[in-house]
Amino acid sequence: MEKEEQLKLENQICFPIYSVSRLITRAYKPYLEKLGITYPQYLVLLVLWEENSLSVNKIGQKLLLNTNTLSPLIKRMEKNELLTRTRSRDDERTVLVSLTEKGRSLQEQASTIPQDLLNTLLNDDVELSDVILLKKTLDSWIQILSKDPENTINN
Amino acid sequence: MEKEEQLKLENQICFPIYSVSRLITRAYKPYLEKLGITYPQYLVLLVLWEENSLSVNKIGQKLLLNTNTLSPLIKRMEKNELLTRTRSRDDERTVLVSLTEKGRSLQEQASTIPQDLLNTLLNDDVELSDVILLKKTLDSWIQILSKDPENTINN
DNA sequence: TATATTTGCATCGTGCACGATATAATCGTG
DNA sequence: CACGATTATATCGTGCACGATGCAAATATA
Repeated sequence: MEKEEQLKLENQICFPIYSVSRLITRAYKPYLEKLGITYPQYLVLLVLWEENSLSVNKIGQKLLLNTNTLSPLIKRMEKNELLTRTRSRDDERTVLVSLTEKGRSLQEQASTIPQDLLNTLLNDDVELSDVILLKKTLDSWIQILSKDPENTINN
Repeated sequence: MEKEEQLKLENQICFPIYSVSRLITRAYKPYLEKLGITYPQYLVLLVLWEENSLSVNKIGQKLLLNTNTLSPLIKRMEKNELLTRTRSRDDERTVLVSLTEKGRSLQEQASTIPQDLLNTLLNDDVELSDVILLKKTLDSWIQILSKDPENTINN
């Protein structure tokens, strides 16, 4: 492909990823609004539903987000009584984030969202096997891109 | 799959898309910093390199972005002398966005970026055919998600 | 055991995204 | 032609992302 051809929007691979990411966040919105949360807040809940209590750092490692993004986000969630923040006794630097009863209770209400979204994304052109392959490619890219020394999350 | 299983982070399809989108923007950063632009600004330039002069509306249609995002973004680019904004004579509501010489000159410098990025993304696990398939899936999702009446860009 | 380094978190500034709203120009319809 | 609806753009407020920086606690090292 000519260099100039590669600069055409339709030939970009990164642009569709960027667009789909935004469109998916938008598709989640009506579901998450009922729970009073945003998409990044939903991701934090996904992690906490699995572990119940984690440091800010650990959450960041799992979501590939730095504390400068997570700190304010988690404080907003604390204000909405979805979780609590407590300094660890073992290590006073560490803030332990724990689910409140309210935060835990959202799991039940959220349980059907992934399948609903998946159903939206499956159609005549895209079947489940395509999605599985796509996830495999993306997971590989996460490995590559999050390991790049230029692009490492500092944790 | 159990409902609860579907709420595990590792089983999410949307999370890797969200993460890869951010990681790719980050991977672009060192290249784009040399040109003094951000990734969304790069996208606007991609469109203008193809057409040279377009309304804010048309740019938004191509990038799936609304004017509430584009207006300030384009103004920042105007301030950096990458483009000019002029009211259309035919329709005073329309703002025509046109490349400056400086904006046009960046095309040459940017011409190798897509290939550089692609090379980063290809490895033993991911070959070009996977990328082509991935793009096909994403393009189909863009169709679905941007047509959803709940999620339509208002243009 | 002092002191240098690292680690965990927070704050600040900038730039997106985007819903809600505003405003002016244009269009459609009676 | 009047006037209500639509269209193009802009503004505002909120919430991410993220680089840069700060600070205190913990750790490593001389």
